[in-house]
Amino acid sequence: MSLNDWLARDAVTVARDLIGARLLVDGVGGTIVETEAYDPADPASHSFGGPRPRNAAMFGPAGRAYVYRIYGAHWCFNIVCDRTRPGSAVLIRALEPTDGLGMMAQRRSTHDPRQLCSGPGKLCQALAIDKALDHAPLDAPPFVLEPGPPPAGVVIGARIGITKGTDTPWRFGLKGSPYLSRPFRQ
DNA sequence: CCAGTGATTCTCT
DNA sequence: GAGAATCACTGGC
Repeated sequence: MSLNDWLARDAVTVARDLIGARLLVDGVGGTIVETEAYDPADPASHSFGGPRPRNAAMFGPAGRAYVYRIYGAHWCFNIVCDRTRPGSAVLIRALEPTDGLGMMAQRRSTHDPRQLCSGPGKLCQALAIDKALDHAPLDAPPFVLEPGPPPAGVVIGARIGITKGTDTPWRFGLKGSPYLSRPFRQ
């Protein structure tokens, strides 16, 4: 099964299965510990309401990046999936940093490993992800994306920072990880 | 808790 | 085109 076929499944499944995967950009990155799923029928999703200039990547092929700017200050990185439901993607919210710690520390102006990639904007800064990588394929440089072994435990909860779709439990996290953007409620 | 930040999109003309 | 609202966040109180 190719990476693109693996990513082409539905957003919720991919979001769950990405926990424990390895993500690098130019050799800098780590293990994915937190994700959220979005799909075109979901009022919280950028793809809700159809294609727009900003969200064009969400309606393109599976296995590409969707990168957008938020609050005029930060980048957010998504992986486009489900080719049967265009507009499906998974937001990568946090990593456990493993590779290129020095580079990340420099970009983030902190050496605290818990502060390097514990949020969608933070990890984009640490990995130098910006608009230039919108639409970029995940199976080619500068990206490396490798699914990992099934994690010991995955916790599930409501997504963060949205005002619609707040009852949809499409946030996934590595159980007990100290690198989450925020704790999961019990 | 809350201010900063500016692109994006919507709703009128 | 102009004006306004919204925003999948972060860092500093």
